[in-house]
Amino acid sequence: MPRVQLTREDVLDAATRLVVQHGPQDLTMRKLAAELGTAVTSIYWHVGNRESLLDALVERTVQEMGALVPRGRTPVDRVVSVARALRRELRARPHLIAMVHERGLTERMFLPAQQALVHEVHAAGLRGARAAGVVRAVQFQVVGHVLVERNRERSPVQSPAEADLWSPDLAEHDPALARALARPADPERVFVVSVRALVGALLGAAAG
Amino acid sequence: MPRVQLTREDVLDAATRLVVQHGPQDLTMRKLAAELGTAVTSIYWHVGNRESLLDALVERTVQEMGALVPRGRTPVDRVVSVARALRRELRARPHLIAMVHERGLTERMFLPAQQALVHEVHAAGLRGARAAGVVRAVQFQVVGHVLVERNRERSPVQSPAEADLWSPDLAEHDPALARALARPADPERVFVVSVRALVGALLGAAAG
DNA sequence: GGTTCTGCTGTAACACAGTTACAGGAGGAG
DNA sequence: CTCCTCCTGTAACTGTGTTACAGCAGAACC
Repeated sequence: MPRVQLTREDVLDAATRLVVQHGPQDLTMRKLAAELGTAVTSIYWHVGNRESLLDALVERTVQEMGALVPRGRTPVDRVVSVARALRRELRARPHLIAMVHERGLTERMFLPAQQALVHEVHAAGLRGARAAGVVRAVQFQVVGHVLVERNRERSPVQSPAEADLWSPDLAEHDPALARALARPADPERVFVVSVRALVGALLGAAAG
Repeated sequence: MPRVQLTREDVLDAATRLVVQHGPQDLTMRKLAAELGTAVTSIYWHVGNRESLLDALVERTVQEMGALVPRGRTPVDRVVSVARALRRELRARPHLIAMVHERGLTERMFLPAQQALVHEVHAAGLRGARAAGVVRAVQFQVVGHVLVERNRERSPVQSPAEADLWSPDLAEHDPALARALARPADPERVFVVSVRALVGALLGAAAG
């Protein structure tokens, strides 16, 4: 049989496949070797060890998060568009994103977005430390929101459900509020509202 | 020798100690048994298995996050005080918080804070779905910020550092901005600024 | 051609993980 | 004294990451 060379890329591809499907805890060196039709030691020769392998996957993910094209007329619109694009990318690879988070690289993954933010804040007329503060605030909010959202998606039974906590006391005072909190949140909506409010406040405060 | 009864609480205490010191990956059933001077099977008898044990630790952590006393005069001040208190609690147990996050229970851990938020938003005169929206927005922001901050703390070398990305292009246009972004962010400051801006915008928009 | 050297693969083992079948011991209930 | 329930310990099973070591293929060199 023709000796097919196994490359580092092959290993990473197969590992990515396994992780994307069932999460990193399901990626074992032996399974990976079986998937590739080779022996465990070959894996080790190519990627060092399991930890390096996962690091490489994370690195890849971070790289892929590169190109971002802001759209919209006003700075606020453009910031929101960047944020929404990120959100879409992240939702496509939840396991990998969790790994990025576990390695403390979430921030780095968002650096391209940070550059876009700097551009927009600058365009809005902010300068110096004040501009930096706004960039940081927005970045924290966007990154944070994505983390929260991912958390919510994985959240199990939600017991006690949010609803249970409001019914007794609040339902009489403000049934509409109770009902609204009982409904599952629409993350996209919360997201857009928050970003708009924050950016509007911080940019507006400088302009006015 | 006097037969000292091992209780489930003892097991949880010892496990908490190990996790707080070196993280969950360092908590093995045998180490835990050794720590307690007992056999592995006793651990299993008391807590079922490793996963249940970790679940119990997380559960405990969530419970301990209970009592929160808002301070301040204005609703904004009171919301900020709650958020800061949470932040302090979380920073004391990073490993446990990470475990809460991994289990998707971060939101549930923040439910007491959510109740406080509802109270303040109500006090500010907001009602119904609109109030719910504000609560959600603030909650997402606070939770998200804490996750980001924890992420930053664990972040390794930060290569490429944020500074490297700004120096070439931006340093000439706006050196103050470049310098500000090169400095490490003060999370507390970013936090307070953001919460104030967001809450101010959302509550003010309703009042005005 | 023969030899050697590099790059890669496979065999078989190691230590350690979670887990459990099974055999008890301690101490109260009858 | 016996039984029964709660709890503990011994020793094993499987599966994990990892590696020492022996090889194979093919290029390079003499």
